[in-house]
Amino acid sequence: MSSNNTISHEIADILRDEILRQRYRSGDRFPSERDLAARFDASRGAVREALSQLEQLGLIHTQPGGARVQSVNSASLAVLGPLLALDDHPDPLLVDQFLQTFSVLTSMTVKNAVNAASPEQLTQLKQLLVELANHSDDIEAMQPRWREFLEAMSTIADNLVVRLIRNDLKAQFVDQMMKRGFQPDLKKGSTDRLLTTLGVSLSKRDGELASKAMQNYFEELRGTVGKALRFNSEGHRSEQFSGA
Amino acid sequence: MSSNNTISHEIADILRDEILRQRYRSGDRFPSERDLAARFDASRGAVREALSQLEQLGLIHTQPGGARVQSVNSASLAVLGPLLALDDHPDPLLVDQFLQTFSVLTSMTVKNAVNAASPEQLTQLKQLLVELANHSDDIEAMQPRWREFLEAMSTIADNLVVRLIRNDLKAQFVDQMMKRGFQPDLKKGSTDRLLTTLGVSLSKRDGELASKAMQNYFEELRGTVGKALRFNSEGHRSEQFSGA
DNA sequence: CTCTATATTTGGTCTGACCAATTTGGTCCG
DNA sequence: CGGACCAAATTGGTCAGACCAAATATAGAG
Repeated sequence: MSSNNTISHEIADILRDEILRQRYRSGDRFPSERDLAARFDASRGAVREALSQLEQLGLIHTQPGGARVQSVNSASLAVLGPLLALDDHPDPLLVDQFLQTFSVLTSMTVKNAVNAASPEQLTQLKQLLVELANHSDDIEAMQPRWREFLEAMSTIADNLVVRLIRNDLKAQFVDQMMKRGFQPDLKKGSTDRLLTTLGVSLSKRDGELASKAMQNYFEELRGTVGKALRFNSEGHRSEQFSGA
Repeated sequence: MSSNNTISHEIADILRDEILRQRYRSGDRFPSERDLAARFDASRGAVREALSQLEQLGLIHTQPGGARVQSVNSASLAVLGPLLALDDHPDPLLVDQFLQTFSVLTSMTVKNAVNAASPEQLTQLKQLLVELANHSDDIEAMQPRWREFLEAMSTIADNLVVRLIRNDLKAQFVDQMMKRGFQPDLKKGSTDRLLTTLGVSLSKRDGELASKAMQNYFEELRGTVGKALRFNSEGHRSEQFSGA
């Protein structure tokens, strides 16, 4: 997935997945660079660059004398994508957790955006809403417009922290779902209701209302997505990530 | 700060800060590895490992032919810490954004934890609350107990996504604040009220109530922290991060 | 069995080299 | 003069072999 078709990235991807699959226990010694170089038939330099990436992900900790594997719980957010991509069917629990998290962050963004938007930005948002409503029949066509709408919201809200988080989450999750051709089969009514309420909230400049609408929408989304995932996933992972 | 006293980490730190200080514009060519090696009087291998880290942070994008600088807006969450540590006085706006984000995530965690806790976990939480109340006079002493309490909540809520986010945020922010010896000068009444309400919510198993209490607390915290920061910060940054 | 001194392993760095893709610069043609 | 095209220089990606210092493992002494 994130492989840049360079050897070092390939090695990093493989080792990352091995760690995420709990092939090494937390605290275990990691194979030496020379061993890994031999295993992948690569130079030590390439292996070192791969390990450098793993360290940045918080998956290993290197020290003179040897590297050690760290707990997934203490890893960086950037492992989320690979974690979801491990199996053919994403872990329903993890997906639900993602949606819930994405929900509160998006709701917060929407609230702040509606409250802080300038008059011009308000009309821009309304314009985007109209665009969305015009395509409310074609989910395919709505996708990029949703993206644009949320991007505008994000820009207006101007919260760099949330923006960075959503960067990671979106890049690692939404794209994952897209790639799998996953289509949340939401009732058209829900979407229409959301669009209407968002329009009202824009007119009234009621951030709270917009936030609530967004939350409700995500709530329904969680329901349908959860149902869909549990349906077409027989062999689902259920590993335990415990302890700090 | 995050320097592992290795040359490659040092180089990465320096270059990271230069990018975060907008010394290169987004899209600019980044100096070649050979130039950087000459500049830092290091080997190309060390420079490459540094660049590997920067790429993982989403700050640069390397390709045969040359590396290019990327927008801070599209960077990884892991740049937050360094971003806050750039100046002597942290950017009040950024701090506020952080607190707001941390607030919604923590509220969500608390809500889920209270709703999902087992009887034993409930008593454990109550026990921790009593601990906190017993030390409500000494902020220093409360710190580790707060940490323990929130850690317990996090474990009970068992949302890996939030956990990963909070990992990054906490590691990069809370520790920053601690290092600066920053003490949020909250009125004792606020803390006491929070503790009381949390206790009630535990007894009633009312996650919503706990969540609201947490939100209110953070709201007050944002106010006082904002005031304190604006007070002792004359030369504050106010750069613009615009565009995607 | 414990503790210490030695040998080995391991990460961190350097040098120098080669390849392939990109970029750059100049040349030629319209 | 301007645009298309080609060759040379630049740049990232990789490899091999070497050295050092810190950490670990091992053997020996008590």
